[in-house]
Amino acid sequence: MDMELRQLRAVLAIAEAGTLTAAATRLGVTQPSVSESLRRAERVAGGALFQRGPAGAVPTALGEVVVAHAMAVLEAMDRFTATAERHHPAQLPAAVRFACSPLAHLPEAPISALAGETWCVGESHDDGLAENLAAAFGPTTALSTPHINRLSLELVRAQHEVVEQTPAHRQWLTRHPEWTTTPADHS
Amino acid sequence: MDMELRQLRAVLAIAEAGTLTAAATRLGVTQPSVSESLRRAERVAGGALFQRGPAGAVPTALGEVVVAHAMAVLEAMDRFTATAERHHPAQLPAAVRFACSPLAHLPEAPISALAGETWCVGESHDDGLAENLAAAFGPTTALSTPHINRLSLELVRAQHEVVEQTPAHRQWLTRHPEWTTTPADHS
DNA sequence: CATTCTTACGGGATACGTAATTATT
DNA sequence: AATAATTACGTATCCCGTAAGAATG
Repeated sequence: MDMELRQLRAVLAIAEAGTLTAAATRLGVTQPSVSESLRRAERVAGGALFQRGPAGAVPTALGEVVVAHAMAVLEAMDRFTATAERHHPAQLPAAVRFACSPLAHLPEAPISALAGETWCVGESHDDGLAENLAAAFGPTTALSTPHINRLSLELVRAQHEVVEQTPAHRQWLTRHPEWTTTPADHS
Repeated sequence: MDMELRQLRAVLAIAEAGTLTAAATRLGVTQPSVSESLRRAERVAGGALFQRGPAGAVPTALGEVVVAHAMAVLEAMDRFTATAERHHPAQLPAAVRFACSPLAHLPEAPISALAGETWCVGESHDDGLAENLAAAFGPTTALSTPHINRLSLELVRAQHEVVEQTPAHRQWLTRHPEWTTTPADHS
């Protein structure tokens, strides 16, 4: 038996979310499901990946190794998915792969410049200038950047998985053909 | 639904083996199982990956894309597995990760030099010099090199999967703690 | 008629949700 | 009490083997 992608995604989500419950929300599944995925991952790895407790889940040394490589594997999968999708443009709505805050201040230029292969996370300031904070190959890495939680408004690719993976503290405003999220306490 | 590792492995094996039957032997499963894996992969990819017929399976344009990225993803998985195994050295038998032809001519130096992270495929000539033909991160890439079929004798890592994946035209001579294979017509 | 692929069917494992239980603060 | 994780259980899906059928040359 070897490690499956679902288990790698679970381990990565737990490491980034800090608790199994938060990871479950991020993955769009229930918490016992994440618990089972983690248990299988630990059986494959041959040891504990997280120290669990009421305070949350802290990765072990072996867990850190798994997390680092899980990121590499899932990035390769993101590259794969992004490339494969180019062969079916008709099935996907045209959308801008950009995240900004706030949306109203987003200049025109960065959108066209960033629309393409790369998933970008950026931020536009009140002076009108946009700053590219991170580049990613797909939702795995794009949603993993530390900056993502600081954004108050997002404009993301029209992918079903992304919608399902919305963090709990964000909510959807519109659904089609582009979605936007905002913190729950956003005015 | 998204692509699973098992499907990527099936697509890669089919592309390299040329037929579903040969890929099944390589993967250590039955041919209908490979057929089903390919069908699921095609459903995920959204189109045919191979043109199938009594002559074999020829990859389509979309198939070539999938094959290329499957290799990248599986290499990342190989790197992951190789690193994770270093945390459990006691569970694995000590063995040399090297393939050579013929084994009797293998000098001492290359073995120690090659024993480590990398899976190497090499060949030693009658003059006693060993040539490193390819380097790989794990069994996926090591067994995928074109040179592997030219070798008459192999000394591989003591991993169960490798034993199960032995091509049909090779056979095992010994099993523990190191295995060797030879062409069926080898004297 | 031989090789290749597909379809059909049954057993076993996995994934997921709901619900109940345990443990720590 | 409240939060976090595990355990228990039922259902749907997937994986794989065996067996039989269809197609090409």
